[in-house]
Amino acid sequence: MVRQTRQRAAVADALAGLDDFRSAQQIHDLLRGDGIEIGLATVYRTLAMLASEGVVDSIRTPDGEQVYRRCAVTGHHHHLVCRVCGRAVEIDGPGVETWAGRVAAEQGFSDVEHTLELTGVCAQCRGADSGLSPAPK
Amino acid sequence: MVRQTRQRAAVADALAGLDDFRSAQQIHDLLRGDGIEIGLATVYRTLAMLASEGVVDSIRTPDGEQVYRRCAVTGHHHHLVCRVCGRAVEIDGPGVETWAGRVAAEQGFSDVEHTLELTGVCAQCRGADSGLSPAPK
DNA sequence: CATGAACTTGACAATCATTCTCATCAATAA
DNA sequence: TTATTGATGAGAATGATTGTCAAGTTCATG
Ligand SMILES: [Zn+2]
Ligand SMILES: [Zn+2]
Ligand SMILES: [Zn+2]
Ligand SMILES: [Zn+2]
Repeated sequence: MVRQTRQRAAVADALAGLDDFRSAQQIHDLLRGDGIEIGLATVYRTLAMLASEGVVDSIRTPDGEQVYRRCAVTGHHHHLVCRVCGRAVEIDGPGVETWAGRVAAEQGFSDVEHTLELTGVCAQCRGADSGLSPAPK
Repeated sequence: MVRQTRQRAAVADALAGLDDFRSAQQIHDLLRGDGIEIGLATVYRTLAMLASEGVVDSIRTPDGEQVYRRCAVTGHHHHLVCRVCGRAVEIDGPGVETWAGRVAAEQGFSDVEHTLELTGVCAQCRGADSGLSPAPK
């Protein structure tokens, strides 16, 4: 059975207060910074569990790091992430879903899955495109 | 200036004979197996260079490994990869490109980029979905 | 063809994210 | 309360990728 622990609650809480993707290590630092004692391995384990339950989304940054986010939307969807500040917007692409299925079928593939992520520069960051601090980290 | 070396030619040749994605270490093993002397670091460097030149495509496997493939198509495109045998098919999704641009604009994002990969099970692998050896590695 | 500046190479060390180990702790059913 | 068993965490281990730097090559030039 799955037990309720102080650590798991802490990770969930941390995710609840964020609106962009964070790595396991960042979450760990956040919690430690708040004086919460938790091991790095536990953060990794908890995030992996939440992700497999579908409670949080996880994607890989271009440099291969896994990052997690608790999304407003549940179920399958994609993201549009600001390359500057990290802000993320939920996207659902019905068009993409059907396109993927069709293309796969045409090639004789079945059980198709897909990954799709968009990146760009958000309005706020575009305006202040100097070295200024964009949006809160 | 960029110099022509035995090692770089070897990596290019290896890629030319493959139709699925391979990691730097796999390429290295292949070459060594053929009696070609080359350092692992050189393989990494060469692949990274080829990728940045756009000569080869590289994507990340679900477990975070970078894999490379020399594609028939040049320019921006996506892939449909068989989860069983690794065979890859080039896909170009004009629909997806415009969709991505529109969605980003609606959210006030600019300079949009995207990553998109499809995975599935190819016709051959579906037929023989036992523990049999699917297509040649 | 001979030369040398600059680019390449490769053995090995160093990073770095993530996972594993396993003794200890703690949630919870009874 | 107490036994059972999942959960935790410090530190080791893993594994891909990158950095180091002395020694080897390439090739424009004379
Ligand atoms: Zn932004
Ligand atoms: Zn989708
Ligand atoms: Zn391709
Ligand atoms: Zn296949």
